[in-house]
Amino acid sequence: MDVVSPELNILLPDEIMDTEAIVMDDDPPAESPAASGQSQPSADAPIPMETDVLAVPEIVSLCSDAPPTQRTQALTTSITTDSILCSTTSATQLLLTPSIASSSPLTLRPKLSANHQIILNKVASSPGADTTRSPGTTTITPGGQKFMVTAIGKSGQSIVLQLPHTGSKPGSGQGEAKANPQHFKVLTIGGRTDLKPVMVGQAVSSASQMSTLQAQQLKTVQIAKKTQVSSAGPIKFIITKAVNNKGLTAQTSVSNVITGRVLSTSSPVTPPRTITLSETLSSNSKIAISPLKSPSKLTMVSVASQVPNSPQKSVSLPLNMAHLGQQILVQQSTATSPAKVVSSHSTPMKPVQTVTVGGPQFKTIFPLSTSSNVQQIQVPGSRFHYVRLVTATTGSSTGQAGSHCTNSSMTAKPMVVNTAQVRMSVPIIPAQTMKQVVPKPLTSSGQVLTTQTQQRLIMPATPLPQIQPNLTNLPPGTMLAPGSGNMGYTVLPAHYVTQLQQSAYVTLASSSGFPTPTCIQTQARLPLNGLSTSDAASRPRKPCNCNKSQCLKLYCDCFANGEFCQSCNCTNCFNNLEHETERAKAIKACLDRNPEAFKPKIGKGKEGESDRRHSKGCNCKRSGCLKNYCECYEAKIMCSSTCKCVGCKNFEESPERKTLMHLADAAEVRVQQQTAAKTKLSSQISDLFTRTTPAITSGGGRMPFTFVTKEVAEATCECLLEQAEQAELIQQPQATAERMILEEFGRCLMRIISSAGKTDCPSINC
DNA sequence: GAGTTTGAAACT
DNA sequence: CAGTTTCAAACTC
Repeated sequence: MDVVSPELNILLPDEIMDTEAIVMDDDPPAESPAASGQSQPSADAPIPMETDVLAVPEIVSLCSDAPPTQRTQALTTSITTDSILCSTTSATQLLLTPSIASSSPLTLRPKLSANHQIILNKVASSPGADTTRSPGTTTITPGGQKFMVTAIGKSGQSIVLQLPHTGSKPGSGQGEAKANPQHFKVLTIGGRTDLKPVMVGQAVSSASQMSTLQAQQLKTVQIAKKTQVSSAGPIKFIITKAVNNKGLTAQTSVSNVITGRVLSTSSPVTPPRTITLSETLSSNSKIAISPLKSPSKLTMVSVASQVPNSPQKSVSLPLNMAHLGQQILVQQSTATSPAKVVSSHSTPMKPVQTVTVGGPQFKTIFPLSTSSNVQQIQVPGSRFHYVRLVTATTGSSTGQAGSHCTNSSMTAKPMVVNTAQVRMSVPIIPAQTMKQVVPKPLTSSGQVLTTQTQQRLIMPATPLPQIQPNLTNLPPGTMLAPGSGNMGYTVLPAHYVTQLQQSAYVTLASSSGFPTPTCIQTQARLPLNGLSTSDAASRPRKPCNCNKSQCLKLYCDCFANGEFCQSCNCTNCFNNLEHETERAKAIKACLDRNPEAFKPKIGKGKEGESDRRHSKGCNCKRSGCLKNYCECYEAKIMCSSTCKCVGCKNFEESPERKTLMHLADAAEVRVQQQTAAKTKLSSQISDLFTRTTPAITSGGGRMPFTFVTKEVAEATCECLLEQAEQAELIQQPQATAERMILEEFGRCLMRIISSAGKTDCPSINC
């Protein structure tokens, strides 16, 4: 089954495809016999990759079982996240629950519930107590010699997690924990010779090139920017795990490694049942792969939806990896391409589509279907917000009621949708905070599972066969792999979600039987043009005023930022869903002109975030680069050597710049002060009107209403009436009576005033 | 708010 | 790639 054509993968945007963090090993790729018995050494062999080895408890690193020389070629990764989610459009989910105790031998027990939920559970059984496994059960035995986790490849071929009997081998991959003698190495043995090495980890190798593969022939997708993976290369899935070893038995499970959150979608109606992973798997998977630089990596594997007659089922194992919550997501969706299968070692392996995601950023391409659910995806480092469109199925809908948003932008929690329709877990992690947040390991109780309602939007996902966009810089809204069948990949900016939720699409989607989300995911936004996420989030999008560009040129900021025009002042706008075709064409045109068109201009410098710089540099002539005409200045960065500006004053020591900065700071302080004052005043006014009981103001005096209470007013009136009665009794003329009353009123006022400074309620005595 | 300036994007 | 034109934002008044 095809997921993403090699061309598409090559063209994936840097945000998705960035592999800079990947350390490439110059050593020629050597195939580990254990890794793939059918290995076919070639120039396209798996490329060595480095991944971060995290000193996190229960770290599972994937490394090749190959000899040291070969391991260097293997991608090793540390999996620290605690959630593994496999979701399929056909309500099939694969869940990996993190083991509670890493020390206990565990068995990965794939379970398939009635709603096709597959769960890999750690079984706290004694060593060797894997006899309870059902066929196809993936188990890490104490001996841990081999453990089939995921089968990638054609039938008869599988990916095997192989557990060494004893400690780690010297010279093992980087990801392998050195201190831990009992590293078990997991090897994926790709059945197909043309399979590309599957790397799961932070660093995704980019050396592989996939251009030679046809879209239909693609079995394994490795996302590497502008790299090709030879089709002949055997799949090598190497997992090195630092295990809390007790004894020689490999007592770690994949779940242990995962520190992310577990998405559980088990239907209450039908308890999950253990099944063989190789069992019915549908064909046609599409994979979105995004190797990412950042520690958090999101690997998403799209698996074809379950087809009744399809002999194959694909199962993807989403894994939160690395301390930043890497995830591998697998989504099963209907497709016609060859199925990709995750199967146990005991079962024949179907061609497997694998997605490797590694890197600092989340990149996700989601398959689309006619009806889709939409989820926002945070892509740290990218200014685009991606939206995941998930095929909504009519399967069990349990657990959708009472959906709520549990996502926190600061918790790096994967967004979990506990619905049969949606089976994807997307960690929404602020780019700036991901590194600081370590997902808490889940307990076996599945505490993490939350029923979160995803956004349900029906997005036009019509394929664009005539358009072959350069996906290197995938712009928002670009259709990826217009799929065979009704599938397509669309990467949408998160703005879509917000925008669409306010549109008729939302209404339609809401009426389609999906529960309406109670809230919108509040997630930190990605850095926009180098600005902090908070800044970008807090800043309302500026409406454009385009007139002639139809908002389909980069003149339009909305378009350039991958947003739909909304509440703009533009005329003849085509930057909307109604003109999706035109928009797609425009995107393609832009990419043709400049593959970097949709990439953030302000990128991260080599030395860190503080070294942001304009990718192209400005070309200012008259502004001195001290006005917002200058993109560098606008982005609050200094001009660099890449700039071609004339008379630039936007450099570190520039007195003009310093002056401007000081002025800007002073202005900002003033604004803040004014804002604070206004806020305080507003608060006081609001409090004044909302207060139900008298209260002492903070200004030192008492507000009138605080002491002119009802009782005081009544007492005053009684005094005045009494005075009037007295005047009447003594038969005073009316004028005198009125005077007496007024005098009494004056006395009452004096008493009230005198009582104002007292805390207790004033008393009025006539 | 209209007009001007500016520089990126688009075009040739 | 360079020069020119187009465009919309930034800026000024």
